[in-house]
Amino acid sequence: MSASVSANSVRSVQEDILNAAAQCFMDRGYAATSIDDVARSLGATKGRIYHHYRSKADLFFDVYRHGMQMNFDVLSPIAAQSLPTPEKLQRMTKAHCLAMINTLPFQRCVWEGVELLKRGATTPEQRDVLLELQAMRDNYSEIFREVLEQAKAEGVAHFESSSIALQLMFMSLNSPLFWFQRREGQNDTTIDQIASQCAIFALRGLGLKEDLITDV
Amino acid sequence: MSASVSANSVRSVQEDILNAAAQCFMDRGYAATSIDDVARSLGATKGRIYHHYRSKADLFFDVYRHGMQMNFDVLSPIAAQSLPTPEKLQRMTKAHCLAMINTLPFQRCVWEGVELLKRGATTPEQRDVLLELQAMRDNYSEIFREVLEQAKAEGVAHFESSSIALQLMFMSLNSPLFWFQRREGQNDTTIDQIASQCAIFALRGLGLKEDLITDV
DNA sequence: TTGACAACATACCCGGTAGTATGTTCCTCT
DNA sequence: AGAGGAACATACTACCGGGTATGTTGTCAA
Repeated sequence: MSASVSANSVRSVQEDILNAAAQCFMDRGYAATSIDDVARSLGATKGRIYHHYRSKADLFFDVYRHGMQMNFDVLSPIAAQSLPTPEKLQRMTKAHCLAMINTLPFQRCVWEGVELLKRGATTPEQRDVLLELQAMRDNYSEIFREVLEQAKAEGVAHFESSSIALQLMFMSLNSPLFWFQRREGQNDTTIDQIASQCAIFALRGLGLKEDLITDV
Repeated sequence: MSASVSANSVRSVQEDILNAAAQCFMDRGYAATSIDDVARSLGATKGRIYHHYRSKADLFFDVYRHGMQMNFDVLSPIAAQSLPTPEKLQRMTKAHCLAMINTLPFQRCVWEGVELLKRGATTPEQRDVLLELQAMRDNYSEIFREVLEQAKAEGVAHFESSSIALQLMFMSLNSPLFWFQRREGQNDTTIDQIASQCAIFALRGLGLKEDLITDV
């Protein structure tokens, strides 16, 4: 039992740090967040964090990885289903958008991680990790791209460039990252409706006919 | 003549600093950009910048203001025209998207300025300036909101929440800020086509009928 | 019991950066 | 011509934040 308790507490501590870090990185951005900030929000000191992570970048990257993993956990089951393309696309967009809202701090870190790689102000070591994470994100994006192109091939979606369409779709679905904020009396239904509006906007934008957009 | 030359060179110097600053802030983000970075990209030193701006925040805010001013300069003439709502909306969306691409570094600073205010990690003095700039941006947004609601009233657009629709529209039109990059052999026509795809996506997302979307 | 180690806290170092104080050059105005 | 100021560059200070080195406490295993 003691081993189990130990393992549990270890996992719990790690997740506490991850959650606090995600929140801090979201609140102030990567560069403006200090390890002391994260530690303070945990009621702890630097020592706690540097005992579990080798550097600030390492911590940030783990938040990134965690965020992407949660996305895969949500999307993979849906992508594996055998469904008509329009309905599959609907479910995927809605689920992705919901995931953005439900794990918002982590997804903001994913976003900033992508920006960090583009800026390129990293050590070669860090860059390797970021490239690996980027590949993880590309794989995720690829799931959508395949369905998108199938929809286009079936004539249910209409767009010129697949790449741009994909970007626009993700921007719409990710948009709550930048304007959503929890309010009083906001239950799951409210959030569900917000995600629906984003998904509908994206599906319309992709050229899906109105009668194909149902029960989103 | 000498006075005129002096005035010109002053204006030119100010704009040189603004351009360099916008580029640096875009490349590394506000927090990670040092005044030395901006100065170095000008082939100068700190002294040059602190002679014209009182602080790093002041410089950043001026880039923000400059970016918004350029947006107004582009949009105001179109908004003043008397046109059928769908066509007005088309021209506005397209023009806004083009402005995003053409003044990209400045618009990225506007974006980060908005984030900076939301984070709230500023001195009261800085916060006042940011609030004023935010008001400027809200006014700009209001121009779109009015046309959007008119389009809804006329039955040519369909969405639930105006606020969310507005956010989604802007996210689509602003999206090139995050994925556009200049390439070889990319002329104005190419950029125009990119802006068109974004505008069409947004207009479709807003529920405009396909036959109302023409020549974007 | 004790030794070893995990899980931290504390104290410290050092590089980078915002901001300032001062020096220098040229230009303009009288 | 020379006084004054604009437009910088240079040199410096103070502080903050990442990272490390070391101290402390509890726990478990032999």
